[in-house]
Amino acid sequence: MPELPEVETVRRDLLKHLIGAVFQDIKIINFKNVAPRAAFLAKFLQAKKIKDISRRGKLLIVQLEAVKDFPYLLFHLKMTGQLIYQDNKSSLFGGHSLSNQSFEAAVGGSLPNKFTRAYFSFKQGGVLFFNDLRKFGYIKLVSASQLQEILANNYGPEPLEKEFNLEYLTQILKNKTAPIKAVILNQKLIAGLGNIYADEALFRSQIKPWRQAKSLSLSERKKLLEVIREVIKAAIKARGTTFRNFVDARGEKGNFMQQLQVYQRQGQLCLVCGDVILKKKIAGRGTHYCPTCQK
DNA sequence: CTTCTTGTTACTGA
DNA sequence: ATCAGTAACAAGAA
Repeated sequence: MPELPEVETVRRDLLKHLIGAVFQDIKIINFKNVAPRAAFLAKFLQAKKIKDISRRGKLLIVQLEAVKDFPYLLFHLKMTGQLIYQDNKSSLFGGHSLSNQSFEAAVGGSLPNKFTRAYFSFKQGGVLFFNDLRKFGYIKLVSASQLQEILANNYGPEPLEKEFNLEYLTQILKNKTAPIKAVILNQKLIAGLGNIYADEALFRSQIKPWRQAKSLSLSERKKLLEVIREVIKAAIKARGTTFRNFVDARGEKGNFMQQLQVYQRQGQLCLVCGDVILKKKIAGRGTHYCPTCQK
C-alpha cells in the first residue's frame, strides 16, 4: 500500500520530469473521486504549468504556477493507486487488448490499461497515468485556503521532521487507552505510517501492537521514535515496499520487501529469536508480530 | 459461496 | 464532548 515512503518515491520520480511541464489533454475515465467535476478539472488544467510537487503524509501535492483560484492539484493513492509517467519514447496507448488481463499481470504492462482512471498529457510530450484498481484514490483541485484547512485538520507532524520528537510522542500517548498500533496509524497524530511500517516499527521497538498507548515506558517511547524514523528512511532509500501492486512513477516495484521483518511473514521464523511470526487483527487491521520479541 | 485485503471517513455506542 | 471500535467504500484473490 502506498504509505509515506512510497508516495515520496513517486514524488521524487515525478519531480525529475514534471517541473515546468504544461498540461495538454486530460482524460478522466470511470472515476468518481474527482473534485470539482471531471469536465471542469480537465478544462481548467489545460495550459497550466507545474511549479512544484510536494508531499504531506501520503498526500501528493502538485502546485500550479501563476494560478490564483485553484493552485493545488492533490492526488491520494489510497490502497491501490499508481501514478506512472511515461515519456514520448515509451510505447503508449498499446493497452487495448488488456481488458481480460489480471491486475497483477497489468503491473508493468502498457498503458493505459483497464485500471487507468485518468491520464494527463503534457505539451513537452509524456503522459502521467493515474491507475487505481479499487477507485478509492482521489484527484482534487483546491484553493490555497482549502489546502491549508485539509493539512491543518488531517495531518500530524511528518515522522522525519523535528516536530516529531520525544516530547510530542509522549504527549500524544498520554492517557490514551487505544492500542499503540491504532495511535501510530492515526494520520492526525503522525502523518504517513500505514499498516506495513506500523507493524515493522512495533517489531523493531519490541512492543506488542495491542498494548495501550499510555502504557509505554520512557525507554519504549524513545525506541519507538527512533525506529519509526529508521524504518521510514530505509524504506525511502529502497524506493518503497511492493507487497501487492505499488509501483513508482517509472512503473517499477520497490525493494523494501527484502528488509521486512514481520509484515506478511506470518508462519515464518522471527529473524531475531527464531520463534514463529503470528498475525491477528488489531485496530481493524491485519497485524504481524513476534510473540517472543515484542513485550 | 465466504472471507480477506487496507486508507480513510462516517457512524455507533460508551 | 471525547474516545474507541467498527462498518462502509471497491473489486479482486484465495
